[in-house]
Amino acid sequence: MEDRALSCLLALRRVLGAAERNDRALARATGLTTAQLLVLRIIEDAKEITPKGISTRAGVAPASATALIEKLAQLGYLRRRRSESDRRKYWVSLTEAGVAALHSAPDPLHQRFSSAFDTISNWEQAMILSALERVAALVADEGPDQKPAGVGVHDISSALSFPPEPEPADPQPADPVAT
Amino acid sequence: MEDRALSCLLALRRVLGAAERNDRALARATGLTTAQLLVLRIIEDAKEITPKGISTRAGVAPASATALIEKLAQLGYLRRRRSESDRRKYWVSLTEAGVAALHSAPDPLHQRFSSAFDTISNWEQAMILSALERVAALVADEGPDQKPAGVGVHDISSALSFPPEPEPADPQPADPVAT
DNA sequence: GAGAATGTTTTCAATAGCGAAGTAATTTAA
DNA sequence: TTAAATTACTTCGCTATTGAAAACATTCTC
Repeated sequence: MEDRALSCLLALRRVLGAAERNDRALARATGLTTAQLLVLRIIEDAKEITPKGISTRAGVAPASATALIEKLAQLGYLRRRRSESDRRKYWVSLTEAGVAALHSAPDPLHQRFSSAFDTISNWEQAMILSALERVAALVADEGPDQKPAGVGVHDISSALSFPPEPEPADPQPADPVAT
Repeated sequence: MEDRALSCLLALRRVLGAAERNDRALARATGLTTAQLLVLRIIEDAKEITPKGISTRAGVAPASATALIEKLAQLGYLRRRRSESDRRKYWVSLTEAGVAALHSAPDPLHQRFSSAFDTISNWEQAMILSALERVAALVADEGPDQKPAGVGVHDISSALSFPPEPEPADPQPADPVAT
């Protein structure tokens, strides 16, 4: 049994390594890392979101969110505007370029995984998803800095689909966050 | 379906994050990272092994193996001796201190995972292991720098159990690798 | 209101890991 | 034997990520 757990850990480690390598390959090819791509995807899905929100959804530390946003902003992929109602935070949204980059930059790992994933039987897909969610719950300690908003066995599927921010909307596209 | 693949990737990412966080926590607590612990475990299992071997087993780049070995050597956890038959390489083995460190430094993630893993039913353990191996194979591109010696669906379980190095044995504990 | 507690973002220093290039030893080929 | 190719390991420069603490803004409490 212990042996099986160790095997799981080793498999995990291998997957982890592949993901890291994939990151570098992607970065070399497109100038975007997996994490950056994930952030773009999150922003697109949310239309507008705060650094905190990104940090939470992407499962990275706030400090990392800052770095990611900064990088993507430098590339001209996103725009920030200070919140009117709470001047501590600001809203991030995609630019045209950001949308284009997101849709034109395929993630090799996702590609490889997705296409390979498509070739396996339906029940096995379900099994794998279930197992991964189970493992995620097993190893979940806490968020990188904050709680992952409730790590249940089946909450992963909602990670990228959340309500349109229960916020006062904070409309006017003004105050572009002086850098 | 695409949705399911994405869910898998997100779960993976969460697991990955947990592993990373775990690494830091472990490092703070014991002064050893998960990778270092893994290396110790690999060495213990092999009795004696080369940097290349470590790199391959642990799934890290040769450069990383060098760094890991150097660090562990500084801590006095392992000993190196140049190979007699091939003076490019050298053999690494655990010191008393290394064995002690390995056995006294529990890995929180492994602990958490293992104990949680033990509580779930037998068939589910099997399912998870199978799924992880499947995923590992799915995302496997190549080794970090070299081939992982054949990434089949069921080769993970053998990652830590391999024959005692089909090598000329290279006996005398001499030539401690002048640093 | 003043002050404390809380929340959001950033800055900073540190670290693991990697690829590429370099060095040295071995093997292969001619 | 000598040259070329291969293999093992190391050095170097770089990136992503993090935790801790700083810098502000907001909210709560009295």
